[in-house]
Amino acid sequence: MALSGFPEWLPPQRMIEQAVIDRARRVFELYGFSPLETRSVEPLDTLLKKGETSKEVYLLRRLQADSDDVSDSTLGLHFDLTVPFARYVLEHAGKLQFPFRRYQIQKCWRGERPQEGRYREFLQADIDIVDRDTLPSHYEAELPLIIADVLSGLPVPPIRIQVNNRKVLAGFYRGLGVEDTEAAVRAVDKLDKIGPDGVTKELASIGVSEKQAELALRLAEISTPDGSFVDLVQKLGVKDDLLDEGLAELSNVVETARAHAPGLCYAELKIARGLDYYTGTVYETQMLGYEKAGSICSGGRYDNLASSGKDRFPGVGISIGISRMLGLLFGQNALTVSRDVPTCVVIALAAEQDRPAANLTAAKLRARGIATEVAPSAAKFGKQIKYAERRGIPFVWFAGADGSDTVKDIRSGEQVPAAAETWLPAEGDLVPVIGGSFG
RNA sequence: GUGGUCGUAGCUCAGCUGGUAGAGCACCCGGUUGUGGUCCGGGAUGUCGCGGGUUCGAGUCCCGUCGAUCACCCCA
Repeated sequence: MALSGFPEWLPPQRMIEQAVIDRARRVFELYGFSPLETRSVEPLDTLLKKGETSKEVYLLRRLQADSDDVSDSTLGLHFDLTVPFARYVLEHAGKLQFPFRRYQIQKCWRGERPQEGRYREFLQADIDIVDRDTLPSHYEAELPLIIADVLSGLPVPPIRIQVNNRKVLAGFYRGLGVEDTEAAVRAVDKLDKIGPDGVTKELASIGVSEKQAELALRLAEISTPDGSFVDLVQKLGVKDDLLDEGLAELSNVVETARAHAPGLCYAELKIARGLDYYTGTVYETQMLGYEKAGSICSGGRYDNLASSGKDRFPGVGISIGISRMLGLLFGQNALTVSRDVPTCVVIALAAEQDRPAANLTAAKLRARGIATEVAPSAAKFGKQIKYAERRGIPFVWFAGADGSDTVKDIRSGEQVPAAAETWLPAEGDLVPVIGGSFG
């Protein structure tokens, strides 16, 4: 029985997902991130420590647990990989080298209403860099480039990473004289949905004057693929130290990206999203052609998430929402895999008593890295070929008398002499290849 | 968590105002007696998402539930 929000893919889809995981892992390690896995559960108070964030946390309880027990030590499934990581850093700080770069590819859980690309159980590929006491802001410029590296090696649509900085927003509103900057940010964030008039109304309800609202909207309209947004902001005439700090950081991120990957990053001054522990840079990522589906890769800088007493570990991180990205693309049938199974070769069986010999041949092929299975039964050869064909397996192997084996490429029909000790499939046939089509 | 739409064979869908289920593709068998894909002939297929209710009778109406999806919320 299907459970809402807990998707289960078919093997071809899982092969695609694994290819994405493999790619992410390879690239993350190429950039020097260490592998890490944290437990699936955290104490509830750890999960909720920073702000009211998610009330959608799943709790873990024993069947026999006392129903009156609502202590803070209740366990909850993590809803992202950043909060558990922050906890992990504090706990193992003595054994870690800083700055510490790690990647984590794991399931997360949120009890939200599912939709296409939104699940209750989903896979995230997360990278973070934390340092002790202070964290240079050049890391904030590095992360988008790594994400682009991962995704550009996969058959997915081109992406645009929208970057903003909470200091810009908070500083701007402060300089403007707005008291509740958080509420203002939330209101302006709805610009696309409720329009300028709607935002003005919502701002008015928290005591923002019309003049202030107008400037806030002018700020939100700013979007540039380079550092030119700084001038545009300054022309609005708002003065604030925090604002200047944010502008410098944001400019650095966008300009760095422009130098390495033009068109990848935009300074997008209306975005404010992400969990509420972010304190500076925030990222949000759209797949071109899938903008309405929301961000498939988000993150940001957090200065206060991992701190205890006088120890402070500021960090910056970003997560690829693998399940969301794939769910959206699967929904459009935009991803393909060259076969439904890993098998490259099926060894045909003329008679059941040939199975031991076939197993030997299979073992020789497998020893050289060629995925091989022996036919399920000694049916007519036509049926055995069909067995392979239905699964997209490219080759059928026929044993000949006194070692004169042949292998048939069932796509072309070409059948050639082959020896299990030496034969190799074409490079593109060795393992399933994933592909994509999108407009 | 709130509200809307949808749910018929493996897939895409048809089934008029309620009379007890169909097509195409796919699949299986045979023609082709151990080398498939074309062609021809034949064949099987469904708890009509699930559970209640109304009715002489429900795929068709009502309620609930589960699932998918959309909007809100939130966000990967």
